[in-house]
Order: sequence, then structure tokens, then C-alpha cells
Amino acid sequence: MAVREIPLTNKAKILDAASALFLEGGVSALSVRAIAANAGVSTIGIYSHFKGKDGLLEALYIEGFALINAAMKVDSSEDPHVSALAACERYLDIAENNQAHYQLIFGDAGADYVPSEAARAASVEAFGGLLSFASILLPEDASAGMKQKKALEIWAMLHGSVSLKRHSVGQLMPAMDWRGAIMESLEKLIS
Amino acid sequence: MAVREIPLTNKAKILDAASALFLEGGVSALSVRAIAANAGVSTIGIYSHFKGKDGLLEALYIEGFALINAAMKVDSSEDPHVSALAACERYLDIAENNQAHYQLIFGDAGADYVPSEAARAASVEAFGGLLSFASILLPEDASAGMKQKKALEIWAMLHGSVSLKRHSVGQLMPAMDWRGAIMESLEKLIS
DNA sequence: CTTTATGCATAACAGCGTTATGATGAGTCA
DNA sequence: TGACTCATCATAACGCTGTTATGCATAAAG
Repeated sequence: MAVREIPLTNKAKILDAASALFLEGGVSALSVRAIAANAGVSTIGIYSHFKGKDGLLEALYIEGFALINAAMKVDSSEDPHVSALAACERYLDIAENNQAHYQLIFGDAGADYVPSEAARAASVEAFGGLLSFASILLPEDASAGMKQKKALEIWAMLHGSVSLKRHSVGQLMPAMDWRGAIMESLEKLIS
Repeated sequence: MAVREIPLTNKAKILDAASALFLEGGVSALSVRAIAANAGVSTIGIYSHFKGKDGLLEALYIEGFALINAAMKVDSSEDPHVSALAACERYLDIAENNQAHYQLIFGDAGADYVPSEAARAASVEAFGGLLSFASILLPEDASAGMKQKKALEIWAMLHGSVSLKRHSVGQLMPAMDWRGAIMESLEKLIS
């Protein structure tokens, strides 16, 4: 018995095509013509359904932050130290395995995208995750300022290492166990 | 007595125009047409003298790394702790006051420039500076691997904080003394 | 049935970096 | 001195980019 497939709307086709191109080639693979060609439609749909290319980048940006947010979730019933280090490993895994998203968020690789208010809400949410992450590392009566400082500290180290490796420093130390070195530094900050 | 001025070569005009535009508007202000118009020549000179726009970006990239390198210079006759923290302050100052250069180096703001071998030599030199910086913080018999780790650690924190502030996190904590928080974290790594 | 709104393909626009074309001037050599 | 070569130059054109304009078709509302 043949099941009738619901035909994809053009909007869905465009979003699927954009995601596929993005995952394969990053932001620079996302020209409106390439997306439209891959979706089998004309470019005008990108403007009617997404208000232009930025609308697509918006969805991907929010997706990227959702990944980061998920990585930073910690379980407060676990040992704080172990839980925090595991979260850091997850963050580094995500940066490595989702490079297109990561680079979109941090303005890399030709991404001139400027996030809207709605997209900025994604960073607010991720930071909330980082704050609760920081909470488990501090005494219960720690101030909000202390939590923010700890969150910033960890995030700076995480992001700094990801970015340096990608840009100019990674190839300067080919023999270095990059992940090991960064995890050591994080351990200092976490204990 | 009128002193005869030596007329600028077109090459010099182009380089001056590019630098002025760059300092004012960053990489995205550097279109070949804008540069040529500002220099009062046609665009072809950019190709004959600099092999294209990338040649100009090359010069600016190297310049940016020279700034970083200069910041990381430490005087081994001074107190290592004080000297190191001062170098970190200088790095943060440079990142703040030379944003166009900083963003070019770290692939931001639409900079699709991929550094050539010659330009990469600039990062090698800067890293040499970071290694000697790391040396003063470690025992004299520290291995090269240890020095590299320390250098990476400090640089990750420095660069991470600069990049996070610029991208998505800076506005999440408007009340935070960003510089103070990062210097505290660096002090932990330095002691 | 008429009007309005939405979505669509296509063409055109203005910008981008780069290449092609033909002209000019300087330097070298016979 | 004349011919040849090379580098530089202005201009035009190329192929790409994101976006807007145009006209048509369809669906929904009154």
C-alpha cells in the first residue's frame, strides 16, 4: 500500500537546502542562488519566506546556540568538578563537530550576519546555562557577580582555545595535545 | 624657499588609501573600488602592485601581528609576575585600540583572507614572543612543551575574552568590569 | 464576482573582486 | 635611432553576490 507523501512546501525545501549546504561548506557556501538551485525553486522564496538570506542565517545562529546551551547543561546532583569538566569536553566536542555553526556565531568565515533581537535571545539563554554551570562551582551564597565572573572565565578559555586553534596558532604546535592542554587549564579554573 | 615634494607613487597612494579606510571601517570598508577612488587611481594598480586585494590584506595582517608581538615583549630583568600582567594589559589594549587588525587576524568581520606562507611567518614570530613570555613564568629547566602549554593557556584566555566581548557576550553583562574580571583570571594562570 | 494578499519565476539592479584589452612610457639591445 | 620587451595604466567587461522590481497566478475574503 503506497503512502502518499506530503509534498514539501517551498519554505521547507529552502530550509533543507540551506542546512545541507551549510553543514557541508559553512557560511560561504550559502549563496541565495546555490540555495535556490538546491531547493529546485527560484531565489524569490528566500525573500518571501525568510525575508532574505539573513533570515536563514538567523535560524542557523539560533541552532548553534542551542547546541552550546545543551552542552553546558549540568546535573546538580553530580560531583560539581566532574560535571563541569564533562561539560567543557562537550563544548569542545560541539565546537569541533559543528564548525559551521560555531563560526557563524563568532562572526568567522565571511559571516557578516548581525544577529537580531530574537537571535540574541539565544545567547541570553545559553549564558543562563553557563551561569547555572558556574553556580555548581561556587558556594551557595555566591553573588550574581561572582557567578558571572566564573562563567566568563570558563567561556573565555573554552572559546579562546577553539578560536586560536582554528586561526593561526593550531599549526604552530603540531605535536601538542591541544585538548589535553586546554582541559588542564580548565581544571585549574574549576578547582 | 619652496621645497619640491616627491610625488607619491601610485603604489604608495594605494597603500595609504587602504590603510586609512581600514582603520576607519575595518575589512569591510576595503573594496578595491573604494581604495582606488580614495587613492585617485584606477583599480588595476591593486593588481599590478599588490597582486590583488589579498596583497593589501597581507600587509595589514602582518602589521597586526607585529602589534601583538610588540605587546608580548617582556623584560627578563623585571619581576616576572608584574611583567607578565603588564604584557597582558598591553595585549588587551591593542585588541581594543586596533580592532580592524585584530579582526583581520582572527577571520572576523567578513575577512575571508587566508594568510600566505609569508604572512604566517608573522604568527610564528609572535608565538616566539609568547614563548619567551611564558618562559619567565616557569622554572629555568622547564621543557619546551611546558612553555608551549603556558603560552597557549594565556593566549587562549586573552583572545577568548576579546572575542567573547565583541560577539555575543559583551552586552549580556553590562555592569561587569570586563577588564578587571579577565585580569583576575589571568593572574590565577600567571601565579 | 471583485478585491486583496501571498507566492512565484524572471529580469534587472548595484555592488563585489578579478581579468581582458589596448595604449603609453621606460629600459635594453643591435 | 629604431625595434622589442616589460611594467603600468584607464577602461570595459566578466562572473559572482544579495536584493529589488515586474508581472502573473492562485487562494481567501467580502
